Amino acid sequence: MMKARRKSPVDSVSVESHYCSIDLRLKILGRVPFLKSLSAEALEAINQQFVEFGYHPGEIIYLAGDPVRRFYVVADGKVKLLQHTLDGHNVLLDFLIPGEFFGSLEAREGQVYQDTAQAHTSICVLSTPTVEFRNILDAYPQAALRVLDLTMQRLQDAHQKVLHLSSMDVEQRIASTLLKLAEKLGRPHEGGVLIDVPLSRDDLAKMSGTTAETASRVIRQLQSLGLIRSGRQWISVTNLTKLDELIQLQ
Amino acid sequence: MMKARRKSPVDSVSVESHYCSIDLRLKILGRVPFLKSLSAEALEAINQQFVEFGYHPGEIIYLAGDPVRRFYVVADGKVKLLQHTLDGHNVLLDFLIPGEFFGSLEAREGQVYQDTAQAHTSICVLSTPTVEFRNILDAYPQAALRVLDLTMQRLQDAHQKVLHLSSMDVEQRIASTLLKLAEKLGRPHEGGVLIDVPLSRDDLAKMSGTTAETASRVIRQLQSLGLIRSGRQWISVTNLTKLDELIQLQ
DNA sequence: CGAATAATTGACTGAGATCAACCCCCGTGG
DNA sequence: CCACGGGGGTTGATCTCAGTCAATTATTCG
Repeated sequence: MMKARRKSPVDSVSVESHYCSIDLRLKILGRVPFLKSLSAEALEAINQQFVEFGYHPGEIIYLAGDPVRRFYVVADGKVKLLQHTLDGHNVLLDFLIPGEFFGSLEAREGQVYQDTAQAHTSICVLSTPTVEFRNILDAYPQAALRVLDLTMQRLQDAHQKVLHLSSMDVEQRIASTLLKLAEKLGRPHEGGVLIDVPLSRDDLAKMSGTTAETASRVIRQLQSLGLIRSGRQWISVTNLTKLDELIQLQ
Repeated sequence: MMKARRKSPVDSVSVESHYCSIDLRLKILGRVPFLKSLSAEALEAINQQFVEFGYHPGEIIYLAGDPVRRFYVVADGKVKLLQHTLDGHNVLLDFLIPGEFFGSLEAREGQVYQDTAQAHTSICVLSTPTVEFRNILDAYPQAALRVLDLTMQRLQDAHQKVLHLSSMDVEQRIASTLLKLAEKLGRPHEGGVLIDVPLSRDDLAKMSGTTAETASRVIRQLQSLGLIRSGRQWISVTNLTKLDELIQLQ
């Protein structure tokens, strides 16, 4: 290839994000999709229930199997959501961005987390015990319906992923993953849509149901077709349309 | 094999189920998990909003892409939930049993169903426009939280399926599908747990991300190990423990 | 009894996993 | 400033699981 690869255009450590400014928490909560419609007083009351935590890249927020039950909202940075088997195999379900929630909504005793949450970049999260959050949802039915809508949307996404894993070949699955990522995390950059998160071949593989080696080969292929550009830990989509066509045909 | 195969012990057409007895609708609604905690008056009010439909085996309730937006509850029989690609490939997401809901909760204009619902046996469903159902959830926040819980549970199941499709071989995936089915649809029968729904090799394949031929070979293998018994359109699990061990190891 | 649908079985093939070696950055510290 | 170490990425060779194609058998139902 003729191009010189620059340093990654993606920041892995957002400046000064390890702690949320306490004064800004209300503003953050007000921007959370499922709380958007609430009054200032309601937000103030809800804010009382949340505490904040900061994590460095790679730190575990909770592990699948842990009994602790809290509910989290991403305030800053990107959170990795993982699912794993006993023998170390694991899949990367999603990158969560500010405003998205994760953790448990399950209030019954003896329950455990079914997935693992890990700081992908430096992050700040707001958190509250599950029970408290259920009280909040009880008190604000509109918020509960919003959370339900978002959960149904995630269920749709998961069902689509099941379909893709069952019926697409590797190239199509990777193309589809890239499109989803570009849509959610895309930022215009040098004539393409840069996926704004540090993204290794292995990350991409674990999102697409394949291996890092195969992901690498597909990346090379897509690059030579001029549909994407890529370097160490970053990918930019330069032709969304053609990438989408790849998925449609057959 | 030494056994004589009998006629399928599974009924595909439940007696007299094509129409719900109108008098029994309240009883049915009262047994729906997410309405269980409501008062008799609330149930009566909710009942007013629902109408009933009957379908024969194979009939389509709605197709992915259809713009109509209704919300459904299975009253009697089994409903197939499918997801498909443009080119005819499709996966079987689940069999829904009485008390489970399906359809759209999305109230915005211009939305379409993302999956297909099909009568698997003779069925009766109760149905209401999505907007009406959202009003119901608004009026009864406990019900909304129950629906949220059930949706989160489905999301977990979907995530687990993604994991299985990404990391298990065919035998393990089929074993896992059979265990899930036995748990949900199992009925004791001749020393085994009979999966109480007509289940072809192709159905099983489309639930496990493989083909009917491969499913057939795996079935033979599991049968020769004495873990299951099977005939045309039916499967009975005779050794849940060993089937589960198949999944755990490696 | 015959048609239709489901299931089985075999032969072949190929996509992609696995294994292994190597390269290329990039940050660090002498 | 350069040497070095390590993690990410690339590439090739090999091998295998399971998909595909095709023919045959079994079962149910009208």
